[in-house]
Amino acid sequence: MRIFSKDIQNKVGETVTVAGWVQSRRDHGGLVFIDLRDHSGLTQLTIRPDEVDKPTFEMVEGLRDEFVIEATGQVVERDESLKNPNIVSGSVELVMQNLRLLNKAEPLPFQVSDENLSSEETRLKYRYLDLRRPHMQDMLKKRAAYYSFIRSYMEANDFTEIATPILANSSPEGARDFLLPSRLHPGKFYALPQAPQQFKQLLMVGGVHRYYQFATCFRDEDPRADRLYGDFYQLDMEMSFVEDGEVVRNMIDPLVKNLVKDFAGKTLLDEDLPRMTFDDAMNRFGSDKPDLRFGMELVDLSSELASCGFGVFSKAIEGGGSVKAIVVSGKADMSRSQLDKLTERAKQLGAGGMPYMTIEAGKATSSIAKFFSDEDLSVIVEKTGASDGDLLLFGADSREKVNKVLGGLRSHLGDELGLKDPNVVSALWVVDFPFYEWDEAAKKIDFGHNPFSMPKGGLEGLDAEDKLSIVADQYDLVMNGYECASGAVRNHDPEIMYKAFGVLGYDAAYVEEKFGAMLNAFKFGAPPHAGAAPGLDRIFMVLTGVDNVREVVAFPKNGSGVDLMMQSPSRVDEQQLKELGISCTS
RNA sequence: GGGCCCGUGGUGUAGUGGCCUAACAUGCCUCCCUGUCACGGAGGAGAUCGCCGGUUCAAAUCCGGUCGGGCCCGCCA
Repeated sequence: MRIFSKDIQNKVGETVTVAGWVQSRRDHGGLVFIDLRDHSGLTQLTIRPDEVDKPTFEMVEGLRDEFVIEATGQVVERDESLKNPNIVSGSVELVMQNLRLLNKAEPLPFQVSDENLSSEETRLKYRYLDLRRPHMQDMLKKRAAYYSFIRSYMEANDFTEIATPILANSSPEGARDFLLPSRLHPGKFYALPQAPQQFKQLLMVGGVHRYYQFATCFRDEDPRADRLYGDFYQLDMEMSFVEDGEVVRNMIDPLVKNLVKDFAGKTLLDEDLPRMTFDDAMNRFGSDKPDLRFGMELVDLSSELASCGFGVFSKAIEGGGSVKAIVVSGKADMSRSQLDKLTERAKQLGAGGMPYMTIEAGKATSSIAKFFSDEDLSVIVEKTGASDGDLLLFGADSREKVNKVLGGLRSHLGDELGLKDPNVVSALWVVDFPFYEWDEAAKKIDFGHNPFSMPKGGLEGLDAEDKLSIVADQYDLVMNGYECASGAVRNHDPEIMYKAFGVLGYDAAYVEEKFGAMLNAFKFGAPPHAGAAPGLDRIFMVLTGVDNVREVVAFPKNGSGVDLMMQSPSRVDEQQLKELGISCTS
């Protein structure tokens, strides 16, 4: 009878067969032990020369790591002193009688072990070997359980799973598309969907009550540690007859709560998943995805230091900007080189420099202290709440830049100083995103996030004098500083759509050309609807506490968008290109 | 597109002008070993230090370029 390592302890006295890989062979000359690894764990095979025939024993002597074998023998309880609690079948061993060599293996490029990790490059090149590691096996199983957990929840709440096309249309907004040439229509292209956004809205028009899908999304943008290249997964969902984003948030909250607590066994920082406005998030944490597991909030000193003697500060405020500070608790002793590194980081984030002070005997001191009056210095200490031994970092520039710089430093320091408790998950909703934003590069206003959101206040809301003050009914779920979902109450009214684009100077013809299908559909009785798209890879990353998404995906591309194992992308046959009417210039 | 960091036997690291004829761990090969479980013991093979060029009496080490990898900025409806 063929059984698995995890079940073998119940088979004492029986003759069973196990199959798997040789994890290790311990040859004592006369007595040989083999750790056989299957999907469920290890089983120790014991081979005694007097219990097997000679050819079999010789075969055992020839076994090497990762050979694939099938062993038959009797399950024997181990002596108490020989039991090994570290393996799944540690109270027994299989006294081998027969051995079948199912396949040989060349020496591996690295050992299959959770202890000695190779470089990521090597691991990705031989991902199939990396996946043999217990940790990766666990990850794959956990991920399947996570999917099933979510599926049950969605079904229980009356969501219908519907697949949408992978061959879709290029969309003018958003990320760079992956294009696919059409053979039947030379010169035309499909695009892989960045998200099933339009399809799911059309499903609402199609009378679907609630839709969801584990959607593959494709974006041709440069990857990051928390962003996969190419394809990634979203729990794409949409609900009809919903005019208030709070309904969608309330729907997702229990799922997040259960995933964090029951599934991941972690603690939620705030069980109520607080709502924070975009403005609040930016002003207090310098980020639209704040990690609330630690403080270090940005303190605005603009009104206090408007007329201080330090030109860098006073000029920034004079020019309509801000001066803010963060308190790095107990870090007054930070070394010169550490400060230099922080300054480098600040500069990379767009700062001109990084003024700092330290607090000694209740007083703020530093090389720039001489530019401040005693009064200014004590106001700084008072307003920031800094105490002896603390380090103060300043930002002085436009409000946006100061937020970005100090927010970036705050997050970085949170990592460096170990302020992010790995067993706690900070989950919150950031709401009221700006509908329009100033595009500095193009010197014009543009949609803040996407043109499908409903502007708050609807048609009249768009009349606001200051277009940048209009907020969208759009919301992001933030978990441990990662943007983990984005959603919105959608604009289902053609009139508002035309007007929203009109503000940017686009005429009706443009809107019809770009979003014809949606506009048309909306003319035939579109219900109000709202939805969201939680990022499945990223949330799983937070739940399992890793800081690189590639660790939670079976076959990820590397940082250059290359699959090191399959060597994609690759060149194709001339014939294939010819058929598609394509020629390469490089 | 830009910034920073890394590249040394199969794997992971040390070595940052001469003591390097390149060290350590692990893996690999041979032999010994009947209770190990990251078994142990003895011996052995395996690296033109990513590549090209330069500086120097002397380069793994310094400089320039290039290729590959990582992190970040830009970008990411």
